[in-house]
Amino acid sequence: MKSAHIPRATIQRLAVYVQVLENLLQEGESVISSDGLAKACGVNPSQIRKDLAYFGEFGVRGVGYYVQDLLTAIKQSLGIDRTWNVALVGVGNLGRALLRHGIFRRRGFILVGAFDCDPFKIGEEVAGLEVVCSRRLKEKVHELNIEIGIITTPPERAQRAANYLIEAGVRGIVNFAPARISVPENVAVEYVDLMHHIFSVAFNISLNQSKGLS
Amino acid sequence: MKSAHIPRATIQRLAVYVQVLENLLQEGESVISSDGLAKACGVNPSQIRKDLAYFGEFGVRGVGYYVQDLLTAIKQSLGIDRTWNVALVGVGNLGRALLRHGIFRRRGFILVGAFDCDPFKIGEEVAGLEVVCSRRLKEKVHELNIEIGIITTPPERAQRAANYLIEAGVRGIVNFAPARISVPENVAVEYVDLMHHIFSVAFNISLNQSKGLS
DNA sequence: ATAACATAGTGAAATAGATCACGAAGTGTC
DNA sequence: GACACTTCGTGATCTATTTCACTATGTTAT
Repeated sequence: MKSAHIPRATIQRLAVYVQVLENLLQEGESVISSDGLAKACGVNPSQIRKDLAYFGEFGVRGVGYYVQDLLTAIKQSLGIDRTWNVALVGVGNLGRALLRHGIFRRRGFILVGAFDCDPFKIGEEVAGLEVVCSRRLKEKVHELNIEIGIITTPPERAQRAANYLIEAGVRGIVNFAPARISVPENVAVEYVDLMHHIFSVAFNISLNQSKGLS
Repeated sequence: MKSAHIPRATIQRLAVYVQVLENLLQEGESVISSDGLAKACGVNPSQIRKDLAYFGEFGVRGVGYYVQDLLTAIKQSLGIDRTWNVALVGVGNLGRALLRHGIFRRRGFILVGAFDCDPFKIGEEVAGLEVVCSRRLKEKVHELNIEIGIITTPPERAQRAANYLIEAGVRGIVNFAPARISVPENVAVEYVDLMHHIFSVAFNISLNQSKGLS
């Protein structure tokens, strides 16, 4: 198929498939059918086949998908079969946690710069990185070949952080600050809202209750 | 309208509205139109009106919405106009960060219990909570009136953690572990995947590139 | 009090996304 | 090598969500 427009929901699901496939690989599984993968992911098997069809044909009829091959194919499709250099702006509570937590590095997203505008933080060393003034982003982004920015500032400073990043030529932003930011069309933004998930659970509990489901 | 089935996407947007409205309140705004709110949230104004219509009529025609009133109304609709007691299972890197980070508490989700199955961690104190053996969840959930569980174990232990929580009578789970879990219908689950957002950004950057958007 | 204007609420239309159902293409057995 | 069986890929269909366009209801100015 190799179609043009790919639903946002498909991208999200691909990330889930990666997760599940990696766990399957860990368990020593080498082949899986769309049906099996669907059960493991909690989605419809056609959904999986259609999602994959956006990017190519990765399965073998009568057999299924080779786990390793599919994993490689999806990673390639998502653009995560390489490493990305990442800048983090806002060395607060959350920022420090992310800098220290190896989770991003393990997946190929390498935090190579830490920035803040607080003079007390500048110069400090966190997780092997020297905190640099946000104003110097442009210079550093070029020097370190940074393509993605992570914002972990308080909400009122998120837009300013975004502006620095955009001006520096970053092409994608992951925003952990609880505020919307505006960016030009050619910059990709994703919002991470830790609260919304727990809100959703609270809502569904209230809902289940009113439906009388125990 | 006060309709029955509410799209999942609507719930997500309501969380965004809460975020934006709180920032507006901070800035001293007292009234906002669906149009203004839409711009601030990056969505269509009809979308906002329709989302709100699922829960009631909160606006004043010719005027807009009173920020404080709308905020209260949405929080009530989502079930976050109260506090919830929460158990955290898996006192690893991420678990500790969440226990220490005040973000959940500030929004009314109070971490009242920390659990782990590692004997070396049991008895340790983190953020004022004693780490308790996961086997004792049932007892503690009743004692502390816990309704929601957060899973921050490694992926291979996520299902076990979920089982303990379910058996203990928890009615909602937020799963930070990179693994799918299966739960009965009357338990609400949300998956938090920190990677999927950055994957999405990477994908969109690759996409923009191939579209020739600078 | 009336006219001019602004904005929420909502049924209808359009769009997007998910599922179904079947043809195509492979495997394995006798 | 023919036949039975499995599972993918995909057009057609169905369902859900978003957007539009209009009506209802309120405010403000004269």
